[in-house]
Amino acid sequence: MSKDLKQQFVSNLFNARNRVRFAMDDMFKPLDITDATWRTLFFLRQEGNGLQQKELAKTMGIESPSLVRLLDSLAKKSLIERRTDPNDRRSNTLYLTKKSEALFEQLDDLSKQARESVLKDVSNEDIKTCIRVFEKILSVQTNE
Amino acid sequence: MSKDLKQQFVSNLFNARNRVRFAMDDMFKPLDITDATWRTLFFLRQEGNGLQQKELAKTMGIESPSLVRLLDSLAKKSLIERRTDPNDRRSNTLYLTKKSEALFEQLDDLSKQARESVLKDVSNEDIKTCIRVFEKILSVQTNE
DNA sequence: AGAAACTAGTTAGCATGCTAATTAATTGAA
DNA sequence: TTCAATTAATTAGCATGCTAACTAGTTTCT
Repeated sequence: MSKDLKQQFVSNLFNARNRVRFAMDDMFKPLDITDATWRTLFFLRQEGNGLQQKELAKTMGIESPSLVRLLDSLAKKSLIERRTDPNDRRSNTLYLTKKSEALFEQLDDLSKQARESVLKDVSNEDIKTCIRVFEKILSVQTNE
Repeated sequence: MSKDLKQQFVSNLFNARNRVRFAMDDMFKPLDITDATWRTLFFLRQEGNGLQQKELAKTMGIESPSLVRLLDSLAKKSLIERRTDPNDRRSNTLYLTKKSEALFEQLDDLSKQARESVLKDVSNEDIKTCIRVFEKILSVQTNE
């Protein structure tokens, strides 16, 4: 019945996410970068240089304080740069560095490998269905 | 193309899981229980009293040390009991308590509400497809 | 039987998520 | 204009994931 299906969905969603995270983290180990910091770089590149921290956090689906530490650790490795926004001195704008741009060649390859390995038996049709479901979940308004 | 689809799948998987976790956590706030400890109770009930910690961790898809702290916090609230297995004094067997059994009435209801709210626009057909995909991801052998 | 290898659970310490509270800058209202 | 409210980023402190290392009990090998 419907209740059991949804229960199973949630259980498996958690476990599958853990498995994918593990696959990523494992793949990135040689590069000394965690999946969360990689994800930060990835989203920053996608959204483009000059992004505000607040915007990046929102896109990544995490809260600002969670992002602060990820950026601290990336900045310490010179993989990103925070520049004070001259138009609003409260906010930082974020930039990739030469170093991170160079790193992307390896990161893109490794992350693709991780995705392929984990999704190797799944049809594009089914992946599309999942994406559609995920988007529906994400579109449910939160009480804020 | 296929690469972008899989990228999007992974991004959305992470975000959707966060959203569902948030919905659960939010729903459970009045009961002073986190989603992770609730999940522990849920899996213990599903697998049955007398389970070993090692088995429970495996079912939940987490490592033993992660489980230890969840059990510590549940034990402190008298929601589970650890009993030394008389057949193997290294291992603990786990039991729900009267208190946790009583709590389940509320937990079941709240977790159902959270699931329903998050999945309200998704068809059973699509949920089944997702479950199938998750299971495929989970069945990929890890290098251990 | 006794030493070595293995196993279950734990502890220690790190990474990353959160909320609440703080700081500094900006905006808005009297 | 000046004081109050808002906003971006941060810090502090908790929860929960991990790996590595430890303890205690069991199994295995000679």
